[in-house]
Amino acid sequence: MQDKNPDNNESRRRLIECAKREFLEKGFVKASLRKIASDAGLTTGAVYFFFSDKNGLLEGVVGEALGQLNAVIDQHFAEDIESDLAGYRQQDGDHDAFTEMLVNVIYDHYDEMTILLDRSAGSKYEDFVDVIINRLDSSYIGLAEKYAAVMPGRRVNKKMLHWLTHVQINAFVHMMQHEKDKESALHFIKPVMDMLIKAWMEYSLEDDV
Amino acid sequence: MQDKNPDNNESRRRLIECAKREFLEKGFVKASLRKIASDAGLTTGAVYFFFSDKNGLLEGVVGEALGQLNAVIDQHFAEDIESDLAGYRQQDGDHDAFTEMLVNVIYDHYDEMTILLDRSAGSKYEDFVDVIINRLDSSYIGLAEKYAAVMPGRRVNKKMLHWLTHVQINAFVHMMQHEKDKESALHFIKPVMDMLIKAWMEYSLEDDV
Amino acid sequence: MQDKNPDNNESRRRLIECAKREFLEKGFVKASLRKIASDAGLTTGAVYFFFSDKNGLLEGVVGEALGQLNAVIDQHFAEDIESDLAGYRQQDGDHDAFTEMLVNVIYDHYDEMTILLDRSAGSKYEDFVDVIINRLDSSYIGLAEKYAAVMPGRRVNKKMLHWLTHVQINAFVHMMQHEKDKESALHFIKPVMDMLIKAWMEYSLEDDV
Amino acid sequence: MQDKNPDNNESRRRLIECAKREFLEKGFVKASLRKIASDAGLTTGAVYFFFSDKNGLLEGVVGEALGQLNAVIDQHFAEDIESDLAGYRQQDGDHDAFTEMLVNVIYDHYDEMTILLDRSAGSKYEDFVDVIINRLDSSYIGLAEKYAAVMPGRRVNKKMLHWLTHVQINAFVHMMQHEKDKESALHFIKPVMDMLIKAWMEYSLEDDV
DNA sequence: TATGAATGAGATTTCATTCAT
DNA sequence: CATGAATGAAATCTCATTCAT
Repeated sequence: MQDKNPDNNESRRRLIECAKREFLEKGFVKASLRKIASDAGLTTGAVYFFFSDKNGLLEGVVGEALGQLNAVIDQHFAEDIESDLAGYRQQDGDHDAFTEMLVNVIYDHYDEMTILLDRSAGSKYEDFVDVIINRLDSSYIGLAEKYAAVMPGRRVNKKMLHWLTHVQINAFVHMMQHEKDKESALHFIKPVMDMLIKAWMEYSLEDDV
Repeated sequence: MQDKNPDNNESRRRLIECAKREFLEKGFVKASLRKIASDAGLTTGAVYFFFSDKNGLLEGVVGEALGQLNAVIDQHFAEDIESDLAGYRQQDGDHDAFTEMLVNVIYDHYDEMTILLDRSAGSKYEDFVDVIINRLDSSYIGLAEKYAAVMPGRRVNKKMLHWLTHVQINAFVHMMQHEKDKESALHFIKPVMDMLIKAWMEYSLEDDV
Repeated sequence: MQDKNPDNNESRRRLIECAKREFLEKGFVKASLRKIASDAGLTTGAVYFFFSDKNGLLEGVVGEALGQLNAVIDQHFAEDIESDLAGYRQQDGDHDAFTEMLVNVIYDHYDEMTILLDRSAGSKYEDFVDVIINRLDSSYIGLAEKYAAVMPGRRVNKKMLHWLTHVQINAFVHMMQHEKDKESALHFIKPVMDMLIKAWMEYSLEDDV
Repeated sequence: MQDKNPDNNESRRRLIECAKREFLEKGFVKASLRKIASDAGLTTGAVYFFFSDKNGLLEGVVGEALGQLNAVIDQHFAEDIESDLAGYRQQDGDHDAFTEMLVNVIYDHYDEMTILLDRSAGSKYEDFVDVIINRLDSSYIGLAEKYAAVMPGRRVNKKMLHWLTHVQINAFVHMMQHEKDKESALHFIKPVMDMLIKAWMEYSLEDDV
């Protein structure tokens, strides 16, 4: 079942707004649809007019943020795919741009991201972080494999790479929880990303047996 | 009210065993006492004979693991307090020993740690990771301050230090999720800890303004 | 949270009716929501649609009766405040009117009053009688103090006054339990009130020390 | 089933002591046997060794007080039965003695009386007050009938008499709740009893139709 | 476009009571 | 003389969901 159309509806907007607050406060499982509806001046039935179910409502809350985040990631890796080793070497600049775009998306949808990262247990998005990590992970492995191809005696250290991806994601989560505005966020995250790129260079390949 | 004594009781053991499985599978909030009791061949009332309530049951499941973990951490920092700068420099060895003890405790109580780390939302242990992080964090800051005292023009970079603590903890979580036995766990975690110690040396202090 | 609106709802009415019977029979604490709901042909959940909780349901049962009773008392004492000693002497007439209004309210809500007086232990109305007594008591003390002001060598005998207030309230309770219709109730209560007014005149003041 | 023997047992005494406290605090229905037993350093099972059930335990708590109270009342009315009209006229003295004995029994078993009067709802003693009232009532009616027999054109006003009995009992209840020691209790109750005897004289008979 | 009503299944918790040992 | 274990029934309450209107 497709949920009812977006925009243009005041009640739907109120529902989303109140759901956002409730999810933030209580988490997906403990959030109460009755409370959300009544906060919005509506009844629970109304929720089911606009959304398929509780998960659908969550989708209404985080959908756009999620879309934008995915778009940024898609675009980043679309470019990467075309980049050759030369491009790869210069990726600091790239990375900087990518980091800034991520920070933008994240801070433009701060509450939604917090819900996705920290309040979605029990919902269909509970694996959100894992999904992101998997996407990054396979891209990074692809990249590293190109790199390894020209480095005789070396091969991709997948476990370390996977962990570094985790650390990278967690760095953004950490950033969100500790820096409340974009500027200080960038001030924190840039050196961290630099550190990670260095680690990436140093540990992503290991000696062939 | 103190929960009933451990050991010697078959039903209590069964209850804990079944609770462990249920908590692992569904998480604290969604776990059903009814199911736990009936899996154990008992009634819900029986749970309340042995434990004070749902949180008490969780305590029954993770209590010992938690105690051992805390003991290891306590001991580590008790030693640190006596260590001076000299000791601090050589701490790699220390750290190796600490790491090994942690890995031992963790893998001796694999399921319990998983519950504490990942399935305890909504319970009295939901802040478990934060508590650990805070303990480590303040110890590390103390250590870094001693270090900074003899480094003119430098001061402790608390934010970076705090993040590195996070990364350290997350490394153990990551390890648990990806390495199923002690040996491969150590094989993974040791280089990671080395990497973190290097980062610690490099980033824990920043230039004074 | 405000309970759902009165009137117009058949199920709500049935719920209140069945709750009234159950409260009357078993008292608040031992009354079973399950039984009330099923007597009304509904499920327990339905109770929570119409009322906030068990106390809210009791409020639904006795609310109106309580409001009317309070209104009668309010009005009586609003008049008293304007009455001076002269008015006080003639208060028999007043008192007769007050007594009649009380009897009216009580017998128009016989079951509800019985619940409030005798079956509300454990509920938010368990202090109902005490509250009424306190209201009357402080009014009576005020009245007696005016009286004492013009009687040299005499002062208010608060303990006796307080007891007489108790006796007055208990007289109404007694009346309810023994007289089943308004007419015989008035026939019983009027001489009793006369007796109490005499006692009031005689015992409300004591010799100054 | 007869409850186990009294006296001489330390555990039984402790159980009674703790039950007394629990009943006082929570009332019969809400009192918890588990808590009583554990306060006494025993288990619930032990309660059932010494007492038949929850009511039996209450009996253990209030039994002796009840016995003494009944003895005082028995004795009072045993004397009355032999008293003729002459004796009846002088009964003030009698009444004073009776009042004093009641006050003695009540204040020697203050907690037990409080439980009987105010905390026994739901137990087999919940009608305690009614039972006492009925005993007094029928005695008083008998007395009044003797009196009426020699007063032509007058007959017993049973309703008024019954109410006065209520007032008398309630006076003792009131006394208990407001006067914490025997002396001030007597100071309060004596004038009240005098007042009631006057009312008794005046209102216990009414004109024959 | 929504409401209002209601369900039904579930949750945790509490309790008096029993009984083998 | 008492424990420790367990039952079974009940309690209040919460919730997502449905559906006629």
